[in-house]
Amino acid sequence: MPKKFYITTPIYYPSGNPHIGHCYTTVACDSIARYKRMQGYDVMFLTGTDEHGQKIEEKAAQKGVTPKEYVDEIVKIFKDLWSYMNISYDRYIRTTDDYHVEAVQKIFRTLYDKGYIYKGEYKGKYCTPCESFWTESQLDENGCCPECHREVKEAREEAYFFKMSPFADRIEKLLLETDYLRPKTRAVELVNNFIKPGLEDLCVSRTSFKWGIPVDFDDKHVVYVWIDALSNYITALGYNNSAYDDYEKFWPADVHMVAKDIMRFHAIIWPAMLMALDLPLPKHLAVHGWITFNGQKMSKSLGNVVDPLVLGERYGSDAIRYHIMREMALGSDSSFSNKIMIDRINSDLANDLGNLVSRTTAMVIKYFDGTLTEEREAAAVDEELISMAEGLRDNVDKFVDETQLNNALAEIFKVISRANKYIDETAPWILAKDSTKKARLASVLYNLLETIRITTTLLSCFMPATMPKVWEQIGADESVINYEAAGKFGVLPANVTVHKGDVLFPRLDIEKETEELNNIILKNAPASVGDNDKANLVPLADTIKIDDFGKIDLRVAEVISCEKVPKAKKLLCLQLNDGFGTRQVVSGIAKWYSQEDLVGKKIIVVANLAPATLCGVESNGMIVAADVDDAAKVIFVDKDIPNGAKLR
RNA sequence: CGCGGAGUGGAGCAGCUCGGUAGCUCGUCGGGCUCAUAACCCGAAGGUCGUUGGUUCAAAUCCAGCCUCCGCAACCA
Repeated sequence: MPKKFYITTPIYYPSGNPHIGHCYTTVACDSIARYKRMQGYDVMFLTGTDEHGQKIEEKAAQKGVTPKEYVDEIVKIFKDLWSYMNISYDRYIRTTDDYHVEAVQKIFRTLYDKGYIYKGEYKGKYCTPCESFWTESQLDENGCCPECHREVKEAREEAYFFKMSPFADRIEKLLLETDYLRPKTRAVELVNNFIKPGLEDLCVSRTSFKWGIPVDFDDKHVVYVWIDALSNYITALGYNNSAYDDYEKFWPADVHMVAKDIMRFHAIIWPAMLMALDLPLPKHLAVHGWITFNGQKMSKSLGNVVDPLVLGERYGSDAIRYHIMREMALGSDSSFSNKIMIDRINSDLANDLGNLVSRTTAMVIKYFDGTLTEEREAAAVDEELISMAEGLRDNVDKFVDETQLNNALAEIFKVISRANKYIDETAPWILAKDSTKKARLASVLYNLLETIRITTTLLSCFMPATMPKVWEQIGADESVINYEAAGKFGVLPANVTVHKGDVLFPRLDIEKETEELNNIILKNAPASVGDNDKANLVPLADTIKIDDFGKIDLRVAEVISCEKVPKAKKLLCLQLNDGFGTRQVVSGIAKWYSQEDLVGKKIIVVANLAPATLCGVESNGMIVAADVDDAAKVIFVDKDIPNGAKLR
């Protein structure tokens, strides 16, 4: 029986269109899945969408469609993208699928019956008009409802909770003493932040929205995200349902791959759930970073938008796949910019690989009319190339098993570089001038073809669209393209025939491309305004009446002094002269402003805001600032305006 | 003193576990080659390895302090 391999992406939340970040995880999983299939494993590669929850419910309502209609539309876009990117998933789970719904209900009930789920109270802030609960951190800057900006009140909601504490010790061991978490460097952080202070029980149901899986024994409640979404990894195999019958075969998963933002749920909550259900734990959780631009988070206004489809159409899906994989290092963020991507495509794909194929086939055609003669003559210089090519497969195996795809690709390209060097060392164009060197020339070209065959066989898992074109060009038919043959040198027939083909990866003009990409971004930006998912602008708040505005008393004030709040990173404590006297305001702008920037300047303060205590310091009012890419820009006013002047 | 990570030629990174001539990719400069997608190959310049001190015959590497940056948590009223 073949060995099995089960790999998953997270199920994505379809509240908007997929972006390059989704591609990142999915392409990585796809490459590993393809590699394992090539190795002969029986592979299950799962991806899908997490389709319930309040946000989906709201988005659908905004559009005037049912939640299901709303997600159907976006799921189609996801699937189209995966198809375009050649994602070879074996199964696509939607949490709205009947079998998943049924299985989740059973799981919920089982946990309840076992005593791991109990009914309790969820405390939070409640907005009556919106009928919504919010946590402290979700509230807007005035401590009001983030939706309607009206006041919220302390309220309690009946909810079910999942007991986490019984599993704390086992989870700590899992993180610290096994190689479950990759990279393991984050284990300490998780343990210190979440386990040592005591694992809090988890709220696993809600009554505040309807778009979810009903708790079957208490239908006021719907199952909240954790149990619904995380369970997908087993329900998709047929756990607790009859839609599939692969649970025994594939569970536990070999790799769950996730981005670092959801690491916590997969590192702590998911193992706890499995422990409660008495199920085996997955073998590895591979956590990767985010794609950043020049070290900054992606942002439309920085002109660094990455729409995978736009890029793919321009450069081909394989180029995008390659770039993503090559830059991706477990654990750390990877930088992405148009320049880095184009450089990478040019130097690795066009110059090294594409050009190697091109020059090799050109020589076979030029010197042998396309078909090599069978006489051979080996030389010492061949040995290094051959041994590198022969050993490549095992090196790549190792890196794929460790989910270090960037290193796997680096290994392959070392051999490709070596082949380019080999051409210079052997100088086939000189051999060609001497008819007595025909056998030697054939050996050189054959060695090159073999190196190309081996490297591109391994590369085909990462770049499935282009490699078959290479095989066509070097005359490799299906019988020599497989894992077995990738570990051996000398597999192509001695009288192999090559074919001139199209350029595999055209070389790009970096300045032209950068400029055109920027134009595309500019063109797309205005069109996307109005579409909440695409626009960078925060949507306008609901209309208010003039007297609503009148309730807010904005005053001009001068900064007298200012100092950092001890123990706080972001907070500055300002003393203001607001015309009436001195007023102390605490503001979260320490990251962007220092004392020199502020003292003596005039600013606007929300003067009638209820006092609050932050980090032990009382704050009376709020400094008016603009949100710019997560940073706050304080609004300064003209020095001539007297302190205490009221704004209208 | 909340928890953790990182500071290495112009850029991006490896090396640090187990001290011993500082390495890779891109870029720059010079040379070579002409089979090839103005690609390829070779060579050079460029670093007091954040900083201060300690251990040692010897420190990028081990130890201590300090500075800066980044995550997470708390606190952008």
